[in-house]
Order: sequence, then structure tokens, then C-alpha cells
Amino acid sequence: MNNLFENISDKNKEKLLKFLEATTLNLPKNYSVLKFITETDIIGIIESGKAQIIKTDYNGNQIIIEDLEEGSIFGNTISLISGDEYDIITKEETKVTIIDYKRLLSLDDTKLNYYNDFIKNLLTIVMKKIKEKNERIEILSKKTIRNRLLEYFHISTQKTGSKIIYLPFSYTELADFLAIDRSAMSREIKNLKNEGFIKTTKGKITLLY
Amino acid sequence: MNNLFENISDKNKEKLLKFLEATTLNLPKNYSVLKFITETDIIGIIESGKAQIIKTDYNGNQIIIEDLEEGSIFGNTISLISGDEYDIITKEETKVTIIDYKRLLSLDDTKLNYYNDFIKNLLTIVMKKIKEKNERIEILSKKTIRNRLLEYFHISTQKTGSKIIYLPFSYTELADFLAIDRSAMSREIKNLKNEGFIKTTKGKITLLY
DNA sequence: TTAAAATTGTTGCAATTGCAACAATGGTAT
DNA sequence: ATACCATTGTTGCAATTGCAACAATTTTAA
Repeated sequence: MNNLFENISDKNKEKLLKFLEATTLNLPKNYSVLKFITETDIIGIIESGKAQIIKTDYNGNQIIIEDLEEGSIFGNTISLISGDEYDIITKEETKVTIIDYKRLLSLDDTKLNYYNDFIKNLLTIVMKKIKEKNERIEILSKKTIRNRLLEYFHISTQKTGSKIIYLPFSYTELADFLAIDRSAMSREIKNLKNEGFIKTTKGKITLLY
Repeated sequence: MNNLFENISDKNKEKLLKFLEATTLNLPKNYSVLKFITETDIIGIIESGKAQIIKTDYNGNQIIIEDLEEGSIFGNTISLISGDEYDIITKEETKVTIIDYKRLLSLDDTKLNYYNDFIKNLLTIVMKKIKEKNERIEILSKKTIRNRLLEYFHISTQKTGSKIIYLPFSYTELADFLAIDRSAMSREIKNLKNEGFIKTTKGKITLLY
């Protein structure tokens, strides 16, 4: 389940969004989503397109907190966007729906059964997000580049059941995700190849162990 | 908000738990919580005591995924406890309530308004958890020990508004949390002190910048 | 098509880190 | 009080890593 509106008909979805006073934004590439939002407590849904949650720390360094795709949700409550340290930047033309979180919680019309479904869907998505965060924490807890890579491989194969890993992003982005220097990662991948642990083809890594 | 039963009376809490066929376990120190659980999809609530979610990786290394205190919730859905890689170990005498997650989602008696409250509380807690995970990811994304410490300090002061940080755990545990070698951390803290950035007293760090 | 931009590969070198080993201190249980 | 265990501090050293700089390749946009 990846869709906030699972089990909710289009008609009911519309009703619900009206109840929640949802607004929809169509944003071009490389735009800040949050610039258009004035409420303090929101949940956003990526209807189409791609975006990233980016944090800029006190030194000006940026890290990608999360990749957002179609169906992804975000929000200050959900994804820690407090103050001006966080922003969400569209990576392509993106359609976003914004709902007011407090309004969502106060809406207590139990006659609306699709409202219950909606909350449950939200819960499921949010829990899945925790799983993903835990996985990343497990990776980042490894002290060497090699072990981060191996942990990443391990998680991938656990998910797909396959020893072939199709990288969902570029090596540059993988290095960011693993929080290691790209060139050092490149060196370590070379080592793993030389030692016969892996084989690489364009955008694909095959485990030989 | 930290309590799953916020705004729910004791009477309704009891009713709800009965509906959910909840079971309560009283476990001594250093016991595996999951050993006593047969269902596959559960949510656990720490009623009293302390525990830790621990992952053992394929090399046998253990990392602490999360500290659980009174009021904390956990579960395979919530906190990624899949297979035998994860376990929850009590750190003292601990009382745990277990509910069936699927039953929770299928329970659709909208007449029970406290059920809605329960779901909303659950949602709020889970979102808070994401915030915490994001914070840890931000810390672990830093490449040097110094920057991990400074990020940790930064987050602490952001939360409390104070330049005095009361460490919630020992230095040994802090090093684990930051995923760095304890002795190397000790060295870096000494450096920060010598350079006049911080001052330390027992269980307390004061920022001088 | 072609120029520009982004991604990838490579390597030397300095800096940081983990590791190991041990001393010192503090806390706890008997 | 004392023996035991956990936490903390310290340091040398080897290994790993980040950084910088540059070449090669691929992708993108005009």
C-alpha cells in the first residue's frame, strides 16, 4: 500500500478533500514547495512528479532527508520541517495537494467511513516510512564504507529476494544516501569487484556471494 | 503528546483493549519481548519499565535501533521487526501491552469515538517518531566526529532552548547513538574543550559558542 | 549536431578514525 | 570495607577516509 486514497472512490476522495479544504499546487521544476504554504501544520501529497526534502544545516551544507515520488506524503509533522532549515524542492514538474493536519484531526464526523479509511491509510504509509528510516539508520551506523555498501546490498536483496540490485539512483546520489565521499565509494566498489564479491553493469550490481 | 491513551478515559481504555483483544505481559529484566508474541502484526505499548529494540546483523554485530520508555510504542509494522534479526530486550522489569494491528485496522465501529481518538494518538506518536529518526539521520550524515557532536548539540539546544545539555545517557551510549568509537569521541570532546567550545561537568555539557 | 553540464573513474596525500590496550575512576553488591 | 563491574580517559599506531584535482565518459539542452 502506497496510496493515501486506497479504497476511497474518486467521488469520496473529492468530498474528503473539500472537507479538508485541500489546495492543489502545480509547480515547475526546481521550485520550493514550502514557499507556497502558509499554514504551520500540514500534510502534503505528491500527486505526480518528484521532489526532495532537503535540510540546510548551520554551515550551509545540504543533505537529502528524503526522496518524494508520486504518492509520497510529507509535512512538518511527518517529516520534520521546522523553521527555515528545511525545504522541499521539486525535481521535475510536480503536482502537490496540501491538507491542514489540525483540521484532519479535529474532523470527527464518524459518519464518513472513508475518513476512517483515510486515517488508516495515512497510518500505514507513515509506518512504512519509519521502516525506511530505520533501514537508513542501520546503514549509517556502519563505520566503514565497505560495511555500508554491504548493508545496503543486504537490505536490497532482502526486499527483492534477488542478488541483482537495480540502483534506483546514480552513484553520486548513492554516495549521498550512504553519507560517504563519492570518490572513496568508487574506490571501495572497485575493491569489491577486484576481490570477486560483486560485478557491476550500468545501473546494476550483482552480488557474487 | 506521548500517550497512546490521551483523551481516553480509563473505562474506555479498558473497553478498547478488550475489543482489540489486547494481552498484557509482565516481564523481568533482560527478557526478550518478542519471544512471547506469536502474532505477526502487532503494536506493543510499554506501560512501565524500559526496553531496547536491538538489531543483530549478519556479522553478529548489534546496534540499538531505539530506546523504549514508558509510553513508547513498538511493533513490526512500526519499528521494523522482521524475521529474527530484530529483538526487543527489557532493560528492567517491564509491563507491555500487545494489540493486534490488523484487528485494529479492521475494527470499523465508528460509534466508538474513543477509537478515533486512539488512531489519532497513534498517528501523532508515529509522526513524532519520524521526527526523531530524521534527527538521527541528520547526525549520522555528518562525516566527522566533531560534526556529529556539534549536530547533536545543535538539535538538543533547538529543543530546549538552552546551551546546557543534560545527557540522557552515558558517554558510552552516546557514542553508540552517534555511531562512533567511544575513545575517539572522548578524544574529540577533549579537543572541543581545549579549543574553548564546550565545558563539561558530570552528565552535562555547556556550549560556550 | 554540438556544446555544455553532469556523472563517473582514478589517485596521491593529509587528516581522521577505529582499534587495542591499559589506567583511573565511580558505582554496586555482598 | 572490599571486591567486582561498568564507565571514562588516554595514547600509539595502522587503516580508512575525505578532499582535491583531473581525465574520461555520458547525458542533456540548445
